[in-house]
Amino acid sequence: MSVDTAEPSEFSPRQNAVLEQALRLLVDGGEKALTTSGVARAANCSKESLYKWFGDRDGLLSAMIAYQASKVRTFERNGERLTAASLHDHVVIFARDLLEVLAGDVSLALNRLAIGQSHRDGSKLGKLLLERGRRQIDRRAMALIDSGKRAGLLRFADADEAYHTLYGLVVSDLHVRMLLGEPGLKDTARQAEKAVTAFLRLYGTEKVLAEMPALG
Amino acid sequence: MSVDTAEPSEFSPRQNAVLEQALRLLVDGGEKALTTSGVARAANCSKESLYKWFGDRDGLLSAMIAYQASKVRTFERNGERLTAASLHDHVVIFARDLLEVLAGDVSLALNRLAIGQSHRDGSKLGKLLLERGRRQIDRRAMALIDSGKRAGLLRFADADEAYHTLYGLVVSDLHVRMLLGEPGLKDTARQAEKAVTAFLRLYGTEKVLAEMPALG
DNA sequence: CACGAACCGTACCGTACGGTACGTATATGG
DNA sequence: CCATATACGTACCGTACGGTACGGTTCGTG
Repeated sequence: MSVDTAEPSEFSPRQNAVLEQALRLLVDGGEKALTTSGVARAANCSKESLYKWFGDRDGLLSAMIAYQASKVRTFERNGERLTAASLHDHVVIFARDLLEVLAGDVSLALNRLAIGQSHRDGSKLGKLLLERGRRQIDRRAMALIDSGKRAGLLRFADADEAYHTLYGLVVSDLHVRMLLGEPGLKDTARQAEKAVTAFLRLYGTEKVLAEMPALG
Repeated sequence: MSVDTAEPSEFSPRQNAVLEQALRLLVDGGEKALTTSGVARAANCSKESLYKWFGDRDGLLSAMIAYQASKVRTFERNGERLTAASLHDHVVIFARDLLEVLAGDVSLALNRLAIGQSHRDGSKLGKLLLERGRRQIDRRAMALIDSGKRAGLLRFADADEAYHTLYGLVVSDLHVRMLLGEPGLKDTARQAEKAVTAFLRLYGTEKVLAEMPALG
């Protein structure tokens, strides 16, 4: 296993602690609760320092996204040989991890924040969120399905399209529903399993299909 | 064809005109631009009337969602006999309509609004948006795939699950990306076609699969 | 020890919003 | 023709936010 994009702490430890408190405020109370005075109070720092470090409120928001992204590390598979069964298991694990990430408090809060601001700042936060937050999980998935293809277990012309399909099968409208605040969307395990079954039925080669239960 | 849930104008014509202006403000400038004073100015009405009609700002937001939902009408298929080809076409049309609705200015603005407020109001707006905005398109889709099943063209145990799969295949992460403000997501036609192909491969009976191109 | 940089806490300023009150105009109905 | 209701426009109030300024404190360094 290998860790990528180390990004040796874009911010100082003190600043990281402040950003941590800011995230906590955001998660607990939404954007309205994320005031500069509130962050300063919660983090025991002065507003002057906030503005010196992050420029303005938007800079603080961007820094929060960057900081959160720097915390999430994803591990890529090494070149281990895949079988039909292990491919299935790995894709299921990926699907569960994906749903778990999307359902996370901080992830939801930051996505809500970026979506709420997308009109004001020309999608600056949204772009940041997609580039810094999604790239890692995208790479992990692409590596996985590419391994599947090289092992003769998956067949597709366009890897992006295949991943896009997998993403849609796994997530469907769950992300938006969670963003809208719908409660009780926690039955992710079964959902992930079903999605992976469908994905393998669409993109699996005969080696994979042979081991799958009859459709119904 | 039949029109459902007529809801004979929950609001007076004058109030509808005001809500129309409010939606326009929201679409043009985002939530920050949607101030009570701004709405009153744009609609040539008094703030006092706004508060008399809608209670408070939250009431105005709810009314905007209800009003927009009342404008969108969806037509359900009558019991016309389906063939493999016509089922495919109808599902493609549904998929395109779905993407078009989700990509609409007003839809995106209202979803952004509800998502941004989901922390504050306990998902009241989000619930409203899902119940009033999604129910119609959900029903249309369910009726369609149910027709497909009754015509022996589709096979599934759980219609909800099948619809969920179709939705995921069609929308994938496009909705969230659009909500985040990502530009240039307009190639919906090809996306819809691919999604429907996958859906039919998963849920189509032999009658349907026989008419589909070989996979690759 | 002395000096300076970084930082904390607080106070402050201008602005803009949600919500209310009031004086006036228009229309409806007897 | 008057009375009442409805609605418009404006002015107003309290509050709370983003951002700045300033005095006091800590801490590293020569």
